[in-house]
Amino acid sequence: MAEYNHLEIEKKWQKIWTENKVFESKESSSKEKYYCLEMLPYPSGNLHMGHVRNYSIGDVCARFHRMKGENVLYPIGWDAFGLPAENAAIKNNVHPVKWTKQNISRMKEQLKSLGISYDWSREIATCDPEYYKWTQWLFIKMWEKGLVFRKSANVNWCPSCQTVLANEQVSNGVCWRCESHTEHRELEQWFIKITAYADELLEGHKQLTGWPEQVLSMQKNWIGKSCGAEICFTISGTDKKLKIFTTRPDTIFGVTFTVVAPEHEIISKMKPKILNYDKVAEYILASSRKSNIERSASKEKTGIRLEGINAINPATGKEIPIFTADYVLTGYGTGAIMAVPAHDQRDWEFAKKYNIPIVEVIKSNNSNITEHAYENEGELINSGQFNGIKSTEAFDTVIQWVQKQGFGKRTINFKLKDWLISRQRYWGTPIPFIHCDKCGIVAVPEKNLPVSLPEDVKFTGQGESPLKTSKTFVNVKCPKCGMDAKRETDTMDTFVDSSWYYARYCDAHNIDFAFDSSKLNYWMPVNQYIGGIEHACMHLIYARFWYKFMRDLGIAKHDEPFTNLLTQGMVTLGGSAMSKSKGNIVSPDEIIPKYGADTLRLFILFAAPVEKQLDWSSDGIEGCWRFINRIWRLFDVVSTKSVEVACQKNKDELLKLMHKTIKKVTCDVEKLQLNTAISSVMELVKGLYAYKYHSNDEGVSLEVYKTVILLMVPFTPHLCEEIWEKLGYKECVSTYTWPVFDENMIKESFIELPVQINGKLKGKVLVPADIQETEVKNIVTANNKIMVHLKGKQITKFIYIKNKIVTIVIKDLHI
RNA sequence: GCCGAGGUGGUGGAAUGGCAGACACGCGAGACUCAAAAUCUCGAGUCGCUUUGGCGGCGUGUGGGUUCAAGUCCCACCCUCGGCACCA
Repeated sequence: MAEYNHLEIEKKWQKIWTENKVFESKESSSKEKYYCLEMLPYPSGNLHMGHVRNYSIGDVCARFHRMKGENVLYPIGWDAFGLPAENAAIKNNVHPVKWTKQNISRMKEQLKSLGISYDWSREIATCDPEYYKWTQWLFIKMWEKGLVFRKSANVNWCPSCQTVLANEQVSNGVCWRCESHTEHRELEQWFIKITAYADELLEGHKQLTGWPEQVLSMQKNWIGKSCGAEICFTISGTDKKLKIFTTRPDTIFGVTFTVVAPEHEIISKMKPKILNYDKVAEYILASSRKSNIERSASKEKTGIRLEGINAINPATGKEIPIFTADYVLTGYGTGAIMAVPAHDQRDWEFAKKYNIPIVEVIKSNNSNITEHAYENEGELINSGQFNGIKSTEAFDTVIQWVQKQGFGKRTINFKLKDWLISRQRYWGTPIPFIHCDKCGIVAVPEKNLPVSLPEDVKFTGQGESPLKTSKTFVNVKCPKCGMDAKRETDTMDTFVDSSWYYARYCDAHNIDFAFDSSKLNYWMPVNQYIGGIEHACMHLIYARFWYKFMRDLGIAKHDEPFTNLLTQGMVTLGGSAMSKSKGNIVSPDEIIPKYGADTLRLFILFAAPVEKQLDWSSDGIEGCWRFINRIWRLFDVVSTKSVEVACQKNKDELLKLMHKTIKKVTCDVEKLQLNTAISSVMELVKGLYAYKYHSNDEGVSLEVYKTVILLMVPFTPHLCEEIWEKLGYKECVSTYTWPVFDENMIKESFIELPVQINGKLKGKVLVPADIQETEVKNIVTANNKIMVHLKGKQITKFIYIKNKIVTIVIKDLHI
């Protein structure tokens, strides 16, 4: 056979797959459905190795399940809205539509050259009006259900550009365009009340048995449910109250100060009484320039006392100081805390720094509160009528007392915040609402959807939202009263678009509705979802929330959208994630011309377990190239029997190895442990080379060879198709049946048992499988190599782990 | 700072508490060749000893612990990465 020409072969089969619509899926099938999905890509303009890894994993999964006889849905699309397109428009004066479409067609070409088995007929882009029409429709439904609201929120503001900046457009407190210092500013924003589903998002984890534990744990902490109490502290000499949230009401007698966030309203309300207001204002300005991460990440907690005002501890009646400090965040709880330095390490450090008294209220046995806080449980002391109660019980007792006294109540608090979805930008789904002076905020009627993005927009990076510059867009008639009105000019966060795209694939080109529910309910939930670990919290919570909303709307029937989740590890270069914005991209185009897509796919899956971080290096790609060529050359060996060499492996051994390999690869691929699946096929190929031609072969080598090809289809589909054709098959191997193994062929009749003496390996014995312990003992103690070590010693223990290992513990006889 | 991962030969990695280093890369040796490439075969954690058959010590980020047995379980620590709500 001619040399392996990947350029020709890969093109040939990509064409055949497309022309014969091999991977297009239909709902009507007697087979069981299987929905395999990768997180949809952002069209940055170039595929990088992170993409290649993601889609190689997904393709193995899709192809494997197809060969297992399932009706597989495996679609792809584009998360096409977003900031980079608009940045490109500002920098290079290219329209976001043009920029995005170019990127999509470029990346689509790259994807096709990888030979991923997508159903391209279902391709979508979230920036297409046919798609975002339904994003808008769903958003209006949320509004109608009371899940959308407006309130003012903090944004990054560049005073020189007079514009809102994304976090990414601010580095070190400086604007990306003009390098002036940015500020925080309050603006009216659109929110989705995701907190209404907080409990269900947490409870839903019980159904997610196919998700990695680490993701559930991250989400749990993100949702951050905590039970506690809201307690009111009166400001001394006034009737004003300071409401705090605490998870430790049992420590209330130990509260020696309170801390409010710099944004807390109490500061402006009490301004006339605050003696050092100038200094406080300075502190507030400084913290407004920091991001939330900067605020909480600094080791040294900073703060400033609001001099002139005090709060009263409602339990002790004592006056205590009020501080403002930026480690207290305005978005969590009530934006104010009661500080118990004796029993909270952060409060303890703060108290030490500012010389605040530390009052111990929970007795600790071995802990000294002059050294650090005691955060564990114990018996209450210095706590009036509660002395002697265990702190765990006191939690409830104190809340009941507080509630009776009328200065507080039991509450549940979530870290999860409502979802701020509005952006003052052009390249996003327009928020389909109209502002009417008379009627207020009015939803755009369904018949007028989509609200399309206008073309007459200037991209300067300065001033208000770009949509405001379009005359045709802004001015409308109110759908209710017909008077002149203004369109909403904010667009949506792109996480909204990607919260329901998996549902659109089920019926991708429906023009009458977002999707036909019967089709959705046929395909959903997604059997296997695959994407980067960096999406563990935000996207994966938003999408779960959105699906539950669609269920409650009656258009979907399951509770959770993704049954099994695989979070692949990042592909890094020099230690940090590959991304266009960081400029550390390695493109598949650097590899494919030389080695082909099959080699690249095989290599990236073989290089590391899929869920682990992989620092890119092309060292080792030669090995995969060689392996593919070894398989290619085997064709001559098994089909012509032209090579005759000494046989190092007998027929039975080879067949046993084949069945073992089928079992191993099947199990591994099911669990997506792809690197070890590949290495076991490598061993089978090695076995086949060691066997080669045998005079009594009876077609054994051909049978094993076909198995190798079938096992490799998900990894190197082009190669396998070509060989399969040469073997005389008319049908694509992509739709052939996955091989099965025979358990009887795998059974071992003899087992080599390692023998350890005092924990050290001293020898091995060959014994029949499933042999009894007494027999093992006879064999082992009669073994020459072992006997040497037992001479003059006493056996204190003899441990036999069936079919696994023998351990002998000995000591000297005379001691 | 908080939450979640990870750390094993020169390199990527393998190993339901049971033989550490499978499978590869790179390296070395041999075969083939006029020669090279390709290919095929073999070798190797490391240090020491060796009568050249082997034998022994040390080895999974660091320090402790549990166990007949620890890369794996427990405790403390160090380093790297991901996320932290307007990058996607």
